Amino acid sequence: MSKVTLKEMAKVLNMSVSTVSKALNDSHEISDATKEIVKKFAKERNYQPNPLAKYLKLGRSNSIGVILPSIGNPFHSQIIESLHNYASLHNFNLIIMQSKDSEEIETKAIQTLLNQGIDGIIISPAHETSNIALLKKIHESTCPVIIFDRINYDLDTYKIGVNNFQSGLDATAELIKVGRRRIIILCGKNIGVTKERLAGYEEALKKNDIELIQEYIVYCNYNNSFEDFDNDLKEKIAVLMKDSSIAPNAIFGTTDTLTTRVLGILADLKIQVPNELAVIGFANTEIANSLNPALSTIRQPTAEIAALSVEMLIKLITNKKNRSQIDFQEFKLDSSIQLRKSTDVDS
Amino acid sequence: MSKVTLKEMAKVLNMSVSTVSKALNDSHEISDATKEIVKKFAKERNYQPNPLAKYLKLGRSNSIGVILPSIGNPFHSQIIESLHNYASLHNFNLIIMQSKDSEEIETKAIQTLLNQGIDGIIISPAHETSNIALLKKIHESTCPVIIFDRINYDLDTYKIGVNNFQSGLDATAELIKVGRRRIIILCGKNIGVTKERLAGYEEALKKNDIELIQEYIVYCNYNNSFEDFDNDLKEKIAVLMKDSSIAPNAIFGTTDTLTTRVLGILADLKIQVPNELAVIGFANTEIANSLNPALSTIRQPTAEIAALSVEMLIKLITNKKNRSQIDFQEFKLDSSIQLRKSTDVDS
DNA sequence: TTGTAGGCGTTATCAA
DNA sequence: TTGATAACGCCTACAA
Repeated sequence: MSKVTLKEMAKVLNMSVSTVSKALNDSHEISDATKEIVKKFAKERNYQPNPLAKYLKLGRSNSIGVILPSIGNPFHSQIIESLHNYASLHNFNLIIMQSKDSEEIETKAIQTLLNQGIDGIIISPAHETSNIALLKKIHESTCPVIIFDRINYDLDTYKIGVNNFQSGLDATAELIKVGRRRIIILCGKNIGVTKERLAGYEEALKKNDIELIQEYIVYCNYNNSFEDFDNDLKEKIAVLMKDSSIAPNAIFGTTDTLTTRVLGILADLKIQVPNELAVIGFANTEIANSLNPALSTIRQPTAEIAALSVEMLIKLITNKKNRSQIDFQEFKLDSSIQLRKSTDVDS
Repeated sequence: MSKVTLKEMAKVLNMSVSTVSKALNDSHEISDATKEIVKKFAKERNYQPNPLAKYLKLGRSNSIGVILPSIGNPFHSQIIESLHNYASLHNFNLIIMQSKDSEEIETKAIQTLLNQGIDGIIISPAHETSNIALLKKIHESTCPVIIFDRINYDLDTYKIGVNNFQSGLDATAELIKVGRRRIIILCGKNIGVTKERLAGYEEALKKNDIELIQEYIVYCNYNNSFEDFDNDLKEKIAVLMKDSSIAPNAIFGTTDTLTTRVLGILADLKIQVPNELAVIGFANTEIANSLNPALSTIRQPTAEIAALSVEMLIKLITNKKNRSQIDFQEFKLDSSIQLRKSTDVDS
């Protein structure tokens, strides 16, 4: 906390508080001579304006609340860093919260943010309908809310994510291209975006005259514990692999979590990647490259998503126009496919 | 930002502001009847006290500044999550900054935090001497500072990390135990903790009558770009591997960054892990398990480090005693070794 | 039990 | 060009 205040400086300098304040803020009302004296003195005393007082006066906290499923997930760190960078650029700071894919925890996170007096919220919702009424209310009356990443969410605001249908199609098409036609797709329960990715998957199959096999669509429950999640997934894969009539030869993981987890599981099951099972997944991190075999991924434009999210939110924060009048857009950015060893099949 | 204020509610309820305030704060001076009316009304209007005003009044912001080398590094996400959890527990919120291993960026980060009016700082310094004068000044006059993770840093305050000497010794001893005696150690330039880990490495060699080979001590410069860093490291390893008289058969990475990066490089060089080179590294994340081969690691007790850091800092924040009087301790927690495939050598 | 008044550190308005 | 004064929303003696 800063110690020296305007008042104290004013006293020592024999000026009024307002003069000192204006001098420091480079007001045109103040003479250059005075400005110089004040600024020099302020530097000497290492004056730091009290941001709380400032923001109280200005009616804003200059902080943005961010809610995403998990902070600890290594794959989220890049989006956090990007959001952080863009927020800093605009002199906003970030208060990050996590929902752990649970609506209740998400509710609390939202409450905490409101209690902190944030100026706006950027959220990747726990699931398609989580806290929708609450967020609607907040967006209408309290502060703007923006949806990112998990953009299948029924709130009338800016939404920033990728074209999930196309991404799913691309990933599947790539697997087909390297000769794999029996493709498992891993989906998250209640995660809207995986639905669209699944639709892309189905479209790719259709285009290539591949029959859709229901058993290949594997749903995973994010609310399970690590252990349950892994065991559940492991068993599902093991069962499929055992039945040679339908044994798959590729896996498409529709989220980063799903994809990394499945890699560990395949290693445990002693299944060779990519020879037995080619793998492609969603991931935003350089770590995909350090995996062995390096993981082929659908890469989301993290920086652009973060930049747009912050930009649109700040636009809404600074915009005094009634938010119900705004024509909100949905930004579906292009993802790119990054081929590495995990799909590098001997042809 | 919250909308309805005490004043407004007082007006509607025909009470004074202070009555309303006291009622909401459960003051004994207020009758139960009044309290009920006020609370009900506050809930109805969804009253949220303005935290800025509150904190201004109380002279504290209830927020903690955290500075670490990189937010985007997947390996830091767990420590961030842990810090976040413990801070939330105490009703503090976190403002996270990164230094990118650069003293200049660190300086800016510190300034930003001070401008935000944080109540204290938890920092893993960019390097052994970075911003030491500045932090000393802050710690003495402005707000308490605590060092974590990179605890080789000359500031008289609480420091929380692991026993790096022992950790280095353990990791090296494990490699020796599985029969590897020609062990490369990867160190960070100017990173104090890697020095101690190196000392542990040397001790382990000595105990096992293994000669120290200077070429095996490889320093990496964190300030390099990703690409330079990788190319540099790649070349150093390639050179060592080529000369069969000194070709190593194991690698010990003394930081998480170094370790993951080297995995990608080894894959590129088509060096088999663990058969040609066994690998052990520092890492705090479950992702080590998803690597193939799964990575053996020295695991730091992230949660404890975070808990202690937050606890000690809050102790200093709430403690009005002069900080120069305090007998600061250094907490060197035990790390644990987690063996996985990357050291599972055929014996 | 309730209300009045002052102040936390700023900024902004208006007067000098 | 400067200074006095009133906010911002909250808390808290102290007075009623």
